[in-house]
Amino acid sequence: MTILRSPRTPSGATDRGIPDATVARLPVYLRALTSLADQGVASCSSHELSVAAGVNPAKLRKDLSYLGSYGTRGVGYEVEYLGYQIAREIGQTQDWEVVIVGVGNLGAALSNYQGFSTRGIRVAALVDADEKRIGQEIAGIKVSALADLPQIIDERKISIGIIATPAEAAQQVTDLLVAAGVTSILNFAPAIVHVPEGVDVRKVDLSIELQILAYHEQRKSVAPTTIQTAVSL
Amino acid sequence: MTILRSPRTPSGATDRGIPDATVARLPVYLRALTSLADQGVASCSSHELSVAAGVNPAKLRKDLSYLGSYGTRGVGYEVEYLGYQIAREIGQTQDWEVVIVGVGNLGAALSNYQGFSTRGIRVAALVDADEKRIGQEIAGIKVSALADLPQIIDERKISIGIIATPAEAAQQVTDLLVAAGVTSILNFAPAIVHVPEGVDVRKVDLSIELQILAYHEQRKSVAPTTIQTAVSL
DNA sequence: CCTTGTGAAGCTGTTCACAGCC
DNA sequence: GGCTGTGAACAGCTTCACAAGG
Repeated sequence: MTILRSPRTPSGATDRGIPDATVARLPVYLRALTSLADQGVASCSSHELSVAAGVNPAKLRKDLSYLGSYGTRGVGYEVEYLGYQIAREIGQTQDWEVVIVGVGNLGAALSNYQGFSTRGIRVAALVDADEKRIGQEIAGIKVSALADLPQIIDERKISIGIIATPAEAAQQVTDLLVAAGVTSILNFAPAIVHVPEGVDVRKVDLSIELQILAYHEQRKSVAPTTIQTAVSL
Repeated sequence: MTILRSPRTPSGATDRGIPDATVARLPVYLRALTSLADQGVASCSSHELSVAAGVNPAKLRKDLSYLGSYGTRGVGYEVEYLGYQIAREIGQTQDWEVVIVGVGNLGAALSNYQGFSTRGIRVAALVDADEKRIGQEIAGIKVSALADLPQIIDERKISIGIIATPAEAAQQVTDLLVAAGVTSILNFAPAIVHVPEGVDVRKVDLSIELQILAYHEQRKSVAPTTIQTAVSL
């Protein structure tokens, strides 16, 4: 016996809800709308918004169509209203408390990062394995011991954890977070971590981003020759 | 007159070369291979490597097939040999010098990041607009003035720039980098930057990663109810 | 008119399943 | 026998182009 997932609804979304690619862009649209609102713009077309968000206007409209019909044909979108609808959809009407594990250079920078608070993200706790760091204050938060992690997560009902440890510690920290009840992890450590079903992991890998750019750089320096060869045939 | 792109070559790659999705995973495979080599493993199957890299084995084999046939049927892959082939393909046999613009918390953390050097990335220069930071040493590198950016890029033949400034400065810094000859940019500022054709931009947005996780968290907490409702009808 | 919302087409990426080869 | 390499099927994402509607 197998549970079948309906392949795709008539609108194009699957029964999992909004497509992943769209979810990843909604925060970008929200930021663009907030910026427009700050400039005193009350309404805008899909074209204007798409320029601010750096996407194709058709893609923007398709993305917004998954949320509902919040525009007016012939006119455009009301900036504040659309912003509220997106914020509601992505859960930004509430605050999300996160714990950062590992307060080395990167962890400390994340703790001090100003961009989180306006996006509904609050760094609620800092944890480290290093004795020398425990008890220190970073961004006004006292660093706790790794052993206190379960209690912190339980008391503060934290469901999102950030891993900013060395690669060697990443899997162990992941297991601790998951055991304590965390169901979403943002992993900055350059290591693949394995999690049980139901837990989401996103990975940000600084070296890999640069390696991808380096690949394209390499191609740029050899490509002209290739094209010339093709043309001269 | 229009230049037509061949839709798909027999192998599945387009005439642009290796698919983007594959390029993004090659550094992950390389890291997994390096790790295996450090453990003294001389050869491995696509299955073993796929576990280490956190992907499906069929996907791994398909990805590797774009590079050539570097495995042995019935046996697997020689770790060191395959590692070298991937390194060559992604340009990691040479060092890439990068400039970091903005040495606040994040820029400083990136400057000190240990993971770059082993991946062929060398932080060659640091630049900031703030008078108070110019002349300071971070990770053994003196911070230069923004005005010196063109000279630094020209002298050191830098083609990759990292933006770690506040959002407001991102577009201006981008324009400076591009004017000075940079053709690849890694943007950590929470802003969309526009670049001329031929320049690659990758964006790492810390808030957005967490917002995406928050969206899925929100769904996790409401999904069971939805299912129950559906069932009880 | 204008711009949204959306079927449909086209493209990219993933997975399957098996032929090919050691 | 076992594992790689790969065509083919499938799924998801993007883009087009136009109907719908202010």
